[in-house]
Amino acid sequence: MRELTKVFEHATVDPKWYAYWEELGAFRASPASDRPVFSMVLPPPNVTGWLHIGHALNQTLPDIVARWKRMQGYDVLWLPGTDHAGIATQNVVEKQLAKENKTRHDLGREAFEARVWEWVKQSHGTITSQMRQLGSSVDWSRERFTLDESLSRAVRRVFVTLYKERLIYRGTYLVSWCPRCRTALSDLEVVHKDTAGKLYRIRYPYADGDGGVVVATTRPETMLGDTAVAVHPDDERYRALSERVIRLPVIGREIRFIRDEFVDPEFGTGAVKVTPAHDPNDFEMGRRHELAAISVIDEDGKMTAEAGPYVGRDRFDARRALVEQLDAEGLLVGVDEHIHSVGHCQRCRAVVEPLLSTQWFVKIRPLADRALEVVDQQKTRFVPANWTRTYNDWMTNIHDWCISRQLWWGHRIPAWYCDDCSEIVVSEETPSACACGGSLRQDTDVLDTWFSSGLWPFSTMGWPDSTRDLARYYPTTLLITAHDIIFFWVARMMMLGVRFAGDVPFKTVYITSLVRDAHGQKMSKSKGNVVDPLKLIGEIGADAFRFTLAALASPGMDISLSEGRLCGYRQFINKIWNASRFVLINLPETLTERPAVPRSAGLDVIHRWMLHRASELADEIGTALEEFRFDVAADRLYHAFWHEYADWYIELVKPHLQAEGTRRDTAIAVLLEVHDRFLRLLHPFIPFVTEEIWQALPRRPEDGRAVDTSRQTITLARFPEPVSEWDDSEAVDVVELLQEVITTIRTVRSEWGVPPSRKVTVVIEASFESEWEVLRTNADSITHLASLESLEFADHVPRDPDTVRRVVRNFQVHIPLAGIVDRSKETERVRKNLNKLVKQRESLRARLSNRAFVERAAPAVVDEARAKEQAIGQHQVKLEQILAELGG
RNA sequence: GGGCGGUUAGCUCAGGGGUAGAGCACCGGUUUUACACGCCGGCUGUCACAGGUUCAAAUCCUGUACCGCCCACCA
Repeated sequence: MRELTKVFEHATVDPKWYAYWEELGAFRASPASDRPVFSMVLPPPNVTGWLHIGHALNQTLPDIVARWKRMQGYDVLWLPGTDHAGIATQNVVEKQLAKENKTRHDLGREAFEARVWEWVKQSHGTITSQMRQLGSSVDWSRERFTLDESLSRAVRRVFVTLYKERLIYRGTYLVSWCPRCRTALSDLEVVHKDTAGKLYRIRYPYADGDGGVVVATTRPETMLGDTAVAVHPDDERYRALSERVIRLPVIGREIRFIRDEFVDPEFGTGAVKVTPAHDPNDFEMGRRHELAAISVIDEDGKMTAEAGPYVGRDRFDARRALVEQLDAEGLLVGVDEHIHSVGHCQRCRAVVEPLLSTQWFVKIRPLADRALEVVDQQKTRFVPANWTRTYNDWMTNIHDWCISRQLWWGHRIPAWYCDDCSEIVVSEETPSACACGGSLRQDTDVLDTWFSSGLWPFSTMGWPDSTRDLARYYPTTLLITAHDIIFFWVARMMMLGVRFAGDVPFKTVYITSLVRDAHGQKMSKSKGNVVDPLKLIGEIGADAFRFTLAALASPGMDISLSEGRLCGYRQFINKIWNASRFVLINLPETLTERPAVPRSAGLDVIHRWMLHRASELADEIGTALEEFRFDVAADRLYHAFWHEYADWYIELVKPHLQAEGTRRDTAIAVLLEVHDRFLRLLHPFIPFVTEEIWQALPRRPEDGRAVDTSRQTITLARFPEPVSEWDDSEAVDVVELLQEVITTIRTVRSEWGVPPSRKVTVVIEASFESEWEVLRTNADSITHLASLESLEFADHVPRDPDTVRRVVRNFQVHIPLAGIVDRSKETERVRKNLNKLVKQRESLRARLSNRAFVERAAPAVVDEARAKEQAIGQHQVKLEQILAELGG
């Protein structure tokens, strides 16, 4: 036992306990144990810098679960790690180089990679330190990085296997290309934004000179690559034109006129220019009609030689110039304002260009079908369940996945090309030479970073080897992640996990919300509303921060980080701290072990009530956590600790602590038991402060023992369960009565401005002595909590105009306030109360006299209404008496 | 165009068939020996709008409006 400091100093306390937990190996999974398994993987943060507030939520919620399960006796594996984050990390380092006026090409591939590794090392340190500050109870001994050799081996194994199954192929298709990053992107990496643009109507003259057809386009510069003009097959307007040839302006190329179902006759002129090399729809049309695909924009976003006079010009520059030229030639028929969706690079915001390019793809349909199947069979469950639809819709409409990136940072594609023949060797190990004897060159591209993330749940456990971890912890029990990476990550893990690890990667996915600022705005650096979790932790401590996140984590709702709430929960931590100090200073010096709680049957009603509530609370918290209702659990704990335990029980128990002998011993035993249970229930949410307090309190030698040591930690103590022997509805009823009486007296005192220093003697009036017995037994509690001189009982109290009378159930509470009470004001008050009662009673009577209600409503509801009506009736009679005697 | 969520006290949000809750803010009292980051008391709402189902709707259904998010091959 130790004393607690006056205030909780999280800055010094938190790191101390985290180090202690690590030293004890408290977070280490124990594959050799016979305990039931609970496993999770941490969504690996990108090693691009530091954790933001969204990460904080996605560490806190699983940490609550991990700590809770660990305390329940599960063998918990929570596997941490980081993601190399190919394009994101490369961009960060390239930006650093740019400040030195360098590009990655100045360094060369090898030196550049070394430079990235340097950055990664530093960033990794920042991230893991942040995780420790947050209290994340991960198993650091199993930490992984997506570029670890063992994970890279898994990547190669998967690539080669899919290639052999023809589920990975290489080909030339239209892909989304970022001219700034100079790499291909997957569909998901293209962010579409509605943009105000222009719709240009351009006349394409017929080759034989007279007239022409007007087409509409938002991207005139691509017309230089047009190879046809298309109309809908049923479009009457163009019936006669099928034989005519069109001469493309500027370039002068003669192009065909085609009919295709794709064309919407309602849009524009019903005629559309076809550019197979720069538009996905046109690409498809081009295939259907065997059109040539002419690339007029290159990988840097500049016009190619095919663009004739525009060669070398930037695509947007070319657009402006071309429109001018068309206008000058009288071919620009009109320009309309037009809002349309423009694709931007997720990482650098540059406008993405559809380009014809040779890339590697995953043929996704077969993988997606199985991923749909397993969710349909409920092998994996989404919570909240409505995310299932989002997942299903995406999986159903999925397109092949472009997995090659023209980057330097990432897993090199395990494909080699022969210099001498056209052979492509795809192999896990570096091949020495081609079968033809020619020398081989490895593909210079790397894989999409999500390709390796998609293997995370099993690659981290040693796959493709058959490891003990894999056998024991895969499939994982639960994944907690935010909804913004359902497609990027969750869906890919499902497809690859089912295919390669032989089972779903997780049985349940809990999808969290995104964290926004106090006004519900998405946090972004440009808006300047980004909240740094470390700053918050510094200010209010990790515990208060975590508790706030938990309390605000209502399913399906994005979280607005409200300052008021943060502050309120910081004060909650303070409340816990001070209540604990109170408990500690009341303990006898000699007490070294937490004493057993006496059988509840003979205890005072306040103890019985508190034990009952403690038991009930364990049930409530357990249920809430089972349902991932972190918000409900936090709210219940907050209310129970503060407004039941601290406000009532601790206050009620104070006189007992002043006593001696059994009365005091009993109070201490119950107080300690309940306090200990609260700490354990709270620990998953606020690990640091609870450990600090728990360590200071007396406990039993067997509590929370770390493996092979005598050292104890609340982290390994048992999570409280309901205790059926403590069920006691009678005690609840009595304490509620006490609370009503006390509150009534307090309210009267407050209403009439009676200072706490003025002790009054209150008389409780009830018709029969047997009725007041229960109050008399607890008279000291009432006296204490209502600041009374004393409490007396009588079957009749003489009426006195200077005494305020209030009705509580079947009691009348007489509060003498000579010299204070203004009778007309008191009359007003009583009348107001009476009016309220009459209104309530009228509404109840109306209901009860409605035959339909009595016949159709549930009997319990009817009974309840009857009882209430009666009680109000009695109350009303008494108030009317009081009013009459007041002369009202 | 499709999908999802939201609209409850001044603010941030719970709740969810029987007649409204929390934190913060606000008002009054209070330094009672754990806590003024406290204690005690109080005030605050046609639960977005319109229909419907029901004995009973803030709660279920339908529609409308507004806000937000996601998806989509809107030349």
